[in-house]
Amino acid sequence: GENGREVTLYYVKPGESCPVNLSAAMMGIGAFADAAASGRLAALTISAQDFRNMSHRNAALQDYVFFATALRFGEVIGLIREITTRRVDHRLAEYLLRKFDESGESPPAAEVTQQNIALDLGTAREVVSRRLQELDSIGAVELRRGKIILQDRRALHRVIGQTASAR
Amino acid sequence: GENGREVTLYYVKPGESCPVNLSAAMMGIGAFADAAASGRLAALTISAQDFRNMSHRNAALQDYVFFATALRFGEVIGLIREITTRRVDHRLAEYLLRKFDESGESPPAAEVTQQNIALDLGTAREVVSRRLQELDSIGAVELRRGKIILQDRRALHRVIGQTASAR
DNA sequence: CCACCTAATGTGACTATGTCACTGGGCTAA
DNA sequence: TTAGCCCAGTGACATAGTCACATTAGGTGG
Repeated sequence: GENGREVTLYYVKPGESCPVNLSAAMMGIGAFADAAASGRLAALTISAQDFRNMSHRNAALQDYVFFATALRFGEVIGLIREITTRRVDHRLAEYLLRKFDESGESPPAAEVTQQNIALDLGTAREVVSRRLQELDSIGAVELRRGKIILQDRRALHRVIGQTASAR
Repeated sequence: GENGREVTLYYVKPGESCPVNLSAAMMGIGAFADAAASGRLAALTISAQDFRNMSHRNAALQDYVFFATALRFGEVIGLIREITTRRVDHRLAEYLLRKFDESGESPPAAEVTQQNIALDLGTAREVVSRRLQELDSIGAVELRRGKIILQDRRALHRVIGQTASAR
């Protein structure tokens, strides 16, 4: 968005593809979203026309491209559901649990800035800051600069499970 | 969403297809979203396997399906941008202008309930009610039951053009 | 014609989110 | 060691969403 807001549509892991960019390239138009590499990247380029010819001759490739696109489409629809129907603190707690599971550290930690969390969740940094402080205050996590340390996994699950606000 | 919230992903007009449902059918899984007909519908059914076979043999069909999917994907990504970065009153004004343009009446009117507008915009009915009253109070529209009458197109454009709030 | 029903709309009060304009801390490169 | 960054915290406010209702306007059956 021109105003600086940003939402992470999905992460492309090794071996996966990015249908948004692939399809835009094949249609010869600009992509509907931006992509960025978060690490080193080995790239192989192939012309859109060549790729399209290949897939016209190769049913397996064709299916792969189509299904990959469809699955990502589904993910993005799920993202809309998340953003429009769930509270930020719930999604944040879930997000952190996912990050902690990826971390090999002990205690489990997530190497993320609040800005990045905000982008991934499609919210504002300030909101992340406040919600994290809340999670800190209930002893679920401990905040460091660019890093969050897990203190109590069950507390995070409890947050997610909240029916509604404590009115 | 289980909690009743709902967002309209896109409208399928005559001659168009619904990639979300098509791709889900071809993958043999449930769709990521629900579809509903808003009028009479003539249906032709074809098995997913047959369709896939057809597209393996027909490059044009194949391209059509893929591009249709990619374009809708792009639309939905645009929708996320709308929802997360623009104000409801701006989007509402734009939505109404679109509806008025479709209407053949004079003065231009939109045959919509506030509930339906809310679903299309991905917001809550109460919010639509309040924003509409605002548009009414500035003389942009006149509210009727299940119907909205255009009073001042330029006023709507002015709303859309607002840089930010009047702080 | 009228009482009655129901979908559509209006509202107050409150919670949640987003925005803006700052502050201050910690790192790093010069 | 100091200037210039990211990064994080915060107060004040604007916008959006939720909940629990009240209030219609139209249609329907008698």
